[in-house]
Amino acid sequence: MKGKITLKQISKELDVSISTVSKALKNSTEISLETREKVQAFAKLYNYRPNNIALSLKNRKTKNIGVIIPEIVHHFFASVISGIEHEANEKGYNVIICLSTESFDKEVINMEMLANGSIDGFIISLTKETQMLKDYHHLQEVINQGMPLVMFDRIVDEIKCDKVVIDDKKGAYDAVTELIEIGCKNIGLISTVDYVSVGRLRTEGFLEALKDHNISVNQDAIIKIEDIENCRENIAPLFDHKIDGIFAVNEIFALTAMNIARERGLRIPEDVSVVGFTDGELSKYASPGLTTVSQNGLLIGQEAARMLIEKIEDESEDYKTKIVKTKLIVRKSTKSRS
Amino acid sequence: MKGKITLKQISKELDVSISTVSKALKNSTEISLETREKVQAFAKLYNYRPNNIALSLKNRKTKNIGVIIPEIVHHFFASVISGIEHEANEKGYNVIICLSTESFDKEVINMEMLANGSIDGFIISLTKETQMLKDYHHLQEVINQGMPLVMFDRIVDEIKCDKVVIDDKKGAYDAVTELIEIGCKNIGLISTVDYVSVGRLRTEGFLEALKDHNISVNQDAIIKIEDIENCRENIAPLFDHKIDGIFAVNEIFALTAMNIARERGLRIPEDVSVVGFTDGELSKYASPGLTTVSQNGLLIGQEAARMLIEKIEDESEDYKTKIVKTKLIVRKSTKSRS
DNA sequence: AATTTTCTCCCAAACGTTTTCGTTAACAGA
DNA sequence: TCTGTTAACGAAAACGTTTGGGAGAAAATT
Repeated sequence: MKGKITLKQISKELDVSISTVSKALKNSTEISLETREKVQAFAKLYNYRPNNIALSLKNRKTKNIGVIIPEIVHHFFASVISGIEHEANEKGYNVIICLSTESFDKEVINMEMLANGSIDGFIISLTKETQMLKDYHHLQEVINQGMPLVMFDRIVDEIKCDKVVIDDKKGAYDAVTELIEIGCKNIGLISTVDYVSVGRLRTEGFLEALKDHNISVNQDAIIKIEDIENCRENIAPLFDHKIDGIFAVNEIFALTAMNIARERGLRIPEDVSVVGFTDGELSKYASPGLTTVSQNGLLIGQEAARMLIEKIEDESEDYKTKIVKTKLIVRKSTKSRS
Repeated sequence: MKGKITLKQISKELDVSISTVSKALKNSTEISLETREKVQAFAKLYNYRPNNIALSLKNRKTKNIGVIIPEIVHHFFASVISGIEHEANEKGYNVIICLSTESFDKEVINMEMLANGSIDGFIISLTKETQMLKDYHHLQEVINQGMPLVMFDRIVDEIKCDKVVIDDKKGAYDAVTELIEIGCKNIGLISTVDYVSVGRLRTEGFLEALKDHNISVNQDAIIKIEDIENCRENIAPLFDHKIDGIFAVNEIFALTAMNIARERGLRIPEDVSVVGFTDGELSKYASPGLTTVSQNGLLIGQEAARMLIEKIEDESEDYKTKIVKTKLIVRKSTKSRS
């Protein structure tokens, strides 16, 4: 019993036309009850299922959505995928995933591959390189082709499309405000380079929080890191200043800072309070647990998928930007409020 | 400029037949140079790309591979996906991901969806439920249909197909041997319930290591956990016994144990040495760093994709099982060798 | 001049569906 | 007997490709 059975084979076997088989399977009253039952029984016996590719070609709908992300071994992106997949699955869509591995070229190539009929719409988070180069022609192209596109997290204002983001600035502002309110006077920042949109926004939130509380900024206590792999060396100098609080824009920076601090004999949170960003596994299982700004990846993914599918099915023309709320999750890496 | 341009449109525009356009674009010498150049220029101008769906239908090859995993917010699975994606991408394949979320029914439904022509082959890791129910009809069905299938990690002997696994038993054996050799006398085990294949195998490795070193087994120091969410309550009783070593079958169990130990005033590794399984982010950034058995997810994914694509393209009939080596990564959660 | 070869090019089938529009035959009404 | 209606089914087009087999005309051979 090799290969799937087709309408044609059934029609030949039962000595009726292909169209009769198709209609019979749809239980059309156009076909006599007798024939219908015969066809349906046969189809069931051979476990007939319509071929998706043929359907896609006919309907010009693939029921696939394409997702392009820089990386997947990454708690945030993985949870976004999870959210996308759940929403998509519920609506009868499949998810095709391409990894750009932070390379502009791969991002472009992947988009072009998928844009040639494989999918009905895109969900994408840009690579750092794309954000640096500011080259968005590939995005504009698919939009021009009439293919819906939703961007999340690493977005870009120049492109008009649906977007899902968290309020990075406010998340950072809240985190830093917490540090200030528990009594920190010298707060360090560990961020990414500025062309990464989320890094820039979180830095802005950091600065604004300090300003609003009349705390002057110590430029030496602001570290911007390009390469996450050897962030240790970049972070270490921070402890040459006498700081009592650290805001890091991701979990790894935060934990690395905590580890260095401990090695230098500083206690957490008594001597230094630390707040991170992204509530992943690391924050939860670190010791002490890391106080962190939670960005609900699952929800972001769900929203993105929902917006995309709506665009695919309704073709409406207005572009929305959905802002998913962040929440400060207080654990033991920050002093408790007195 | 909406929608993609087709051969038909080009042919109409240039007043030649569709087949002439197709052949001209393939630079067939059958077509006069003049016509070829005209067609190619036009195609380039309008950025013509063949429609993947039409190609799939024609060639009866989708160049898609389907991956079904229980969960994606999970370091190991995410890295397997990453490995699959890289290998697939290199060979010109796309990856369609479905999450079974540990549900047998979703696994079956997803397989049926994809099996109807959407993909050329499967890579799958079974849900716990499937392993418990021992119902593999959906797997056998796709195999009978002639669709290649590769299983990884959570596999099953009853199904004949290509497989990629790590040597769970040996990994566990090595880990426990390390504990014994650094002087642990009372070693506890934190495992999963037995129907999960990897949990069972790692438990076997644990037992065998003890036996080979003539250490008797204390059944009370063996904990089998069903639900990872509230593993804390299950693990806590372990410390009612005087243990000096712990082998946990995953990172979370290990870290949870470490946290509980610390709360009870036990020092790590001085009082208790802990070894985990899976070298994820948690192990790396925990403090102290967790000694762990590394299972190279990336490599597993690559191997699985490689085997699958070979089956897709060569249709050979022999089934192999590839065993990817584990490696014990020693960090600070275990005493150093004296 | 008649035949064959060569060069261009095009038709049509095929992949597996769905759906519109016939077509045929039986039967009723006039 | 003729027209109209209805039930049951089938042919064909369409989605966008690729490709084997022609076809027509010019060039070359006999």
